[in-house]
Amino acid sequence: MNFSSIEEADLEQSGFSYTLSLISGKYKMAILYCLMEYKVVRYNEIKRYLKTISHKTLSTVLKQLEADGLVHREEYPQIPPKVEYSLTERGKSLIPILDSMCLWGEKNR
Amino acid sequence: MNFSSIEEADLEQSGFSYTLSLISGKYKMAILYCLMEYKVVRYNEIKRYLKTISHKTLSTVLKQLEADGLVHREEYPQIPPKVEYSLTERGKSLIPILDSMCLWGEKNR
DNA sequence: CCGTATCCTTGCCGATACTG
DNA sequence: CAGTATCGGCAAGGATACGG
Repeated sequence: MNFSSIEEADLEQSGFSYTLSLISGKYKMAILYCLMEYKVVRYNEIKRYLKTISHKTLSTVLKQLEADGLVHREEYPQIPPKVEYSLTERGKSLIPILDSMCLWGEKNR
Repeated sequence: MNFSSIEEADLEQSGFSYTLSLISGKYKMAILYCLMEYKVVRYNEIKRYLKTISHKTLSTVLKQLEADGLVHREEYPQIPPKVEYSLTERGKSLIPILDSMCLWGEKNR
């Protein structure tokens, strides 16, 4: 995006706002990092790693990440149920941006 | 940040969350881009460029950006008043990250 | 011209309880 | 085990009016 697009187009249409909508929120990035680190993770494992997240929030956020194509959900039809989450290629391509944000934040805070 | 810090520390303390808190919000990035493009800009100029932003929101966000050290505010004590905003060095150092987010969003949306 | 004050709506997120 | 349902609190952001 360059500035001319701010003048002419709606902000909602910029690439920045789109990217921001995918990663902003209290837990999204932590979940992405969790999946990056452990590759394939079950629902309750994620919940344990994040510690403070509620069922409702984790459930909601995972569905958003899945809908946004960043996370893959694999369900095994068995009892008790088993569901595994992992990053898609699209999700992995976002990691360098998350890293640069971490780095900037640690240097400049 | 690496994953071990997710396990051991609070999310609130990560560099990512800090960076995110500086740039998330509906208009922050647009203001930063506006300042990047035009260098020194008056209050009402910013308001015109952003079009849909309200007085209250612009005022609030500018104060946050100033408090976070990303934006410099120069006030000229005259009537009618004149105030100019510009990026600090710290603010400029954030631009590459904003750019990469724009780029990713445009490629992947 | 450059804001503040007030009121209001909306959406995120947590707590808790329940289900296949 | 892996969720959904319901309720409620809190903060961001918009509309409008007023002030130095």
